Amino acid sequence: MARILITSALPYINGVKHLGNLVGSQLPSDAYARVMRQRGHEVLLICATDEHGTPAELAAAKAGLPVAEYCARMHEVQKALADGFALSFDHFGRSSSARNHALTQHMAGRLAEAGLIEERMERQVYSRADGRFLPDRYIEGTCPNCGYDKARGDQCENCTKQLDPTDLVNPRSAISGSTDLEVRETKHLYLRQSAMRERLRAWIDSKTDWPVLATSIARKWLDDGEGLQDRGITRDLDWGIPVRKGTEPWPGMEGKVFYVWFDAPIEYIAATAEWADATGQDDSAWLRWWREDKGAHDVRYVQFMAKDNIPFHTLSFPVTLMGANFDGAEPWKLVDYIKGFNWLTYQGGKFSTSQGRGVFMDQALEILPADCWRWWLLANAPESSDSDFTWEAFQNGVNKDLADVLGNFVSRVTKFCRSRFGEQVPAGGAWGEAERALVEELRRRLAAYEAHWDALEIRKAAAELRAMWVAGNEYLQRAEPWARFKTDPEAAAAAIRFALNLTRLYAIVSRPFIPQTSDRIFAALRLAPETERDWPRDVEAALRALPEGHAFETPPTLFAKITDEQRAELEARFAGAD
RNA sequence: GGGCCCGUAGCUCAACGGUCAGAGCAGACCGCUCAUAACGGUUUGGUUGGGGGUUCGAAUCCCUCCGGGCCUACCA
Repeated sequence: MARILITSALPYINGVKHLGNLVGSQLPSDAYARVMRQRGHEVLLICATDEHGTPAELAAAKAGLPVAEYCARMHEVQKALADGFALSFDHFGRSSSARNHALTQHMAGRLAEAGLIEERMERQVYSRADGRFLPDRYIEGTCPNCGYDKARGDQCENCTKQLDPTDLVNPRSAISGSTDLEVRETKHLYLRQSAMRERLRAWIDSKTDWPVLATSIARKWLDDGEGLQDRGITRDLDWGIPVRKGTEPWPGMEGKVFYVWFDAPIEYIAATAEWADATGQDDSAWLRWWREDKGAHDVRYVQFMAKDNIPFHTLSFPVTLMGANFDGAEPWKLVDYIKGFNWLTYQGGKFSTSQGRGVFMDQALEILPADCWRWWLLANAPESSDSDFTWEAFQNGVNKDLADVLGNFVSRVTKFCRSRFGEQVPAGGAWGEAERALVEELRRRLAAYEAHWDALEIRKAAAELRAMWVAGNEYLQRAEPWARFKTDPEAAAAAIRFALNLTRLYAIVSRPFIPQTSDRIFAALRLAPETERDWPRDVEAALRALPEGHAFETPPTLFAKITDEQRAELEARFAGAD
């Protein structure tokens, strides 16, 4: 038994996430956690909402709510959606929690002690009308290069030229449109990542099993231009974690908060502490996951994230943790494996929150049960490159894999049994060649399925699972219980008993992908998921698990098919504003 | 501009120096009738984006061209 710590990238607080966000971290982290739990490992799956930063403040203002209230509400919304998708987080925390305040301040204090924090005076644009400093991209103006009048302060979207806000002609606030801007001096803390460059490089070089996506992005940042740059870790905002040096004030930094990207990864740890608090455990419960000197030496830590998050998880966060252990007193657990995802696109283009293009988590659950989405998204996860969601592909995948292959298998077996033997596992007969052959095949496939999960090859795992479902249909065709029933009812009974056991096996091995359907199959078989879901160590024994005479209930249709009319309707409804 | 990734059957992808380049979907044909007209079998289909090179041998390595995507660090 291993101990596996799993974190999903934190969804940002400013709205409901779309399917691309879901498949990029939360959903695969859940499926992986489920597999590993079922296989008997000790797993802790942590996620949280990422609540700080300018966009949260602006979204709150737009909603007409105080930002704390807005975040509290949106947290509940996102939590409910996570539950709706059956995401099995051990804890879904909040980066604004008291635990994260304390821990983030603690880390900053340690980094200061380590000499890894530098104070720098810098000049930033302040908007008097908005009463706030503006991040570069919240300043708009005319591009000095191409004349585009909606160029942003960081880059012109029209000519792609990189800009400095002061380059813009007629700059204005992107928030209010106000031109009452001025450049003010302000002091900020910088994390001296550059000082850790070679240590980071050695660490990255040691990760030979990571996806190229992760290592190549990290190396690019290490070597780009003059090498890894120091990073500002504070901001002039109201909403956030106040800058403190541990528990002490930080002279000269009054009224400032830590940068959201500094405190967000620390929330992985703080959320684990929140979990301990919520479950009535003391500090040792979370420290044994995160501190190598307090029990985490044998933990394997796996992070899930989309590719845009990779620099922060391969560079900034490790610098924080390594730096906080400058004197060897706080050996924090570093990530062992990063599972990075590309983007999911929508009908060939980008998902767009602003244009309402694509499907969002709340809408998805209104349309179809979570398992349909879970299956399709995971089976088509953007692992090696971006992948595209189309309604046609979705309809095809759900109908073929779930309705026809798996759903119909359960249906044909239970209904045949009901009509010929009644709703209990039939007795009599014995296994023959067909049964033994399938046991062999499933042994092989189950081993491959496990190996794909170990390697975090999710699409391959899905394909292998599907092949196990197909094997059940092949078996029935070969065993022909409907024909045998007329000549040798005992043989038909043995075949159907075997097939009912297959159904149970499917409920177990399919559970990481389709947990709600797994529950429904267990319920139909009158079995408790809690006692049955353990991974089959012996396929043959697993296929003899249901005793003769065990009563079941023929389940209603597991998956309704998506009709062409439905698909057309959905396609039109989600086409977006453009 | 720089960097990274990718381009394999109609579609989605797998093979990552070595048996006739594989699988699912879609298509065609056959079979079955227990089942959500579902299932099973057989099968059509590729000069692996173009060109050049290395090698006994390349989808796989190198160069080049074409096409697509992503990143480029005070949005998160």
